[in-house]
Amino acid sequence: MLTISQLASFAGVTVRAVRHYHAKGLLPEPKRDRSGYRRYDAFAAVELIKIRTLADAGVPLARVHELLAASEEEFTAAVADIDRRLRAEIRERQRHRERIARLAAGDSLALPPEAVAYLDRLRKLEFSDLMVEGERDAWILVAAQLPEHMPLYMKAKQQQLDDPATLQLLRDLVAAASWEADDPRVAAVADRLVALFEADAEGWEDHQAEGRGEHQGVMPAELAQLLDAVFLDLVPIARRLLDLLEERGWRGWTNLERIRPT
Amino acid sequence: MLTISQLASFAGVTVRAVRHYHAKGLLPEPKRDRSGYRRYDAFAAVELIKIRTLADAGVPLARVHELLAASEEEFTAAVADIDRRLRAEIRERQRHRERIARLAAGDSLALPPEAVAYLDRLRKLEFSDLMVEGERDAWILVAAQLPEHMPLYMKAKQQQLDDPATLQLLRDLVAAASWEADDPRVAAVADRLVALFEADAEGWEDHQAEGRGEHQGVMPAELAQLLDAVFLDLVPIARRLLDLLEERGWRGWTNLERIRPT
DNA sequence: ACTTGACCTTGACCCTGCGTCAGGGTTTCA
DNA sequence: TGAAACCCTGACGCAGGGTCAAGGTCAAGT
Repeated sequence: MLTISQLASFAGVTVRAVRHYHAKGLLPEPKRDRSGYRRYDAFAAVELIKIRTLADAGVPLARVHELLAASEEEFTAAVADIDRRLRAEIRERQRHRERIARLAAGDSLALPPEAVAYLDRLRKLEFSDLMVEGERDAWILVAAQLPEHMPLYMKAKQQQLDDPATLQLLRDLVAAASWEADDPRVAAVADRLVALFEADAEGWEDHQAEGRGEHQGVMPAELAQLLDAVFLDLVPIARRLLDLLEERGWRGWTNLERIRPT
Repeated sequence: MLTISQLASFAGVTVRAVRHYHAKGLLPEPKRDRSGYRRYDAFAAVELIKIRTLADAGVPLARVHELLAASEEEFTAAVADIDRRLRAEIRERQRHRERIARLAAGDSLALPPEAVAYLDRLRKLEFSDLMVEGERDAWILVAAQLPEHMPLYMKAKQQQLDDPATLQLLRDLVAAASWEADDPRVAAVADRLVALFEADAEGWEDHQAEGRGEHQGVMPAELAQLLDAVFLDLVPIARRLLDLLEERGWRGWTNLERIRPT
């Protein structure tokens, strides 16, 4: 007859764990000797090993309890389930390995050089510090989520700055960012924006079509939503501007989309 | 500026988790708006993603706290460490998959047919139910731990029964199992055992030598110790018998070994 | 016979990483 | 003018035990 510590060390668990399994009803309380010590037989050892085998595989103790009393079929079904979970966890850890590797590379923490170049150019063009900081915050978010898409985005932004009309509109937008929410000039800004969108529309749609297989230029909805929220919070006229754009057939901001062909 | 739920959903965590990170000092408390609501900027989102990336990789939050404030080298060293742990966990799950697969096969729960045959033969040879049950318990333990070695063990046990001298000694041992601890006849039994060991020694040692690469016939120390403990607990003369055997140059019982060449 | 050290007993609190109320106040949309 | 959907703090709950505390017991050596 075994004492609790002999039993425990045989199964490679602590004495505390064995008592825990008693308290949980997983392992039946064995008989006691005259001094009240628990005395175990070989079956207890076998049961304990079953418990540990299941628990080590990540099965919650409550589930282990059920399984020990389950029928053959239930048991094999459950085991198949556990095996699926283990495989999923293995894949999960493999993904985590990749994620922390990227984190360690440090690229996602700071901004990539293209973004730094873009922000520098904004400063040279004498945009306000406030605007540049807003842009920086936004691109930090994007870079943290989609580091691999940054070169593409930055190329697009640089092209915007290359075009004098777009650049002027951008300057006007920055000025408009400090207007009150109900400023009457917003409508005019909306009109100019729509005109620019319409002009760009063809080339833009071609671009969308090209990047079919993998969302080349388009941003995941979550991220776009977040950037929109930042825009809405920082710029008083943002809400009304988006509403006016929607009246004119365009929805969204970060992920702009046409909702009515004109 | 983001509300707590916007921030949380961006990073794919719950609002409660974000507050938890504040309470733990992982994420600095942001400023509040006039109604006391937390308002976050883009950096908070980046920090939160870093926290989740580490936490998802299984880093305890206390450790995450340190790492966020760590130097470049410390951080990369820690990441290497985490990566090692992840690889180890992947290997662990792979082992667990094998273990539960064996459990599901059911072979390790009951006794394999060889063992059943062996126990049946013991009963036919009119060994007492008590002795047969003791044997059964012991072999259940072995089968649970080393199912693949069972055929070998059972073959050895059957060979013992084939030899009339060994069989007779076994019968005498069973009778001796009910003696008092201080029975004077124990010494004679020890002598007979040693004589048998010496006779078998050559062939036995050859056998040991054969199974060099993988412990063919020899049992892991843990298991042997457990079986010895069962023997010592069940049989009053066991302690003294082992002492006498040791005087005569043999130590142990389940894993018998010569400690003095005669 | 006595001590020492290793075991055994129950009971109770501690830990992580949040989930989940409870019991409020605020903002937003219709 | 609600009702729904947010937000706040504070507190308790969960698994799966670890870790005292405050004893009782057993085996060994002296």
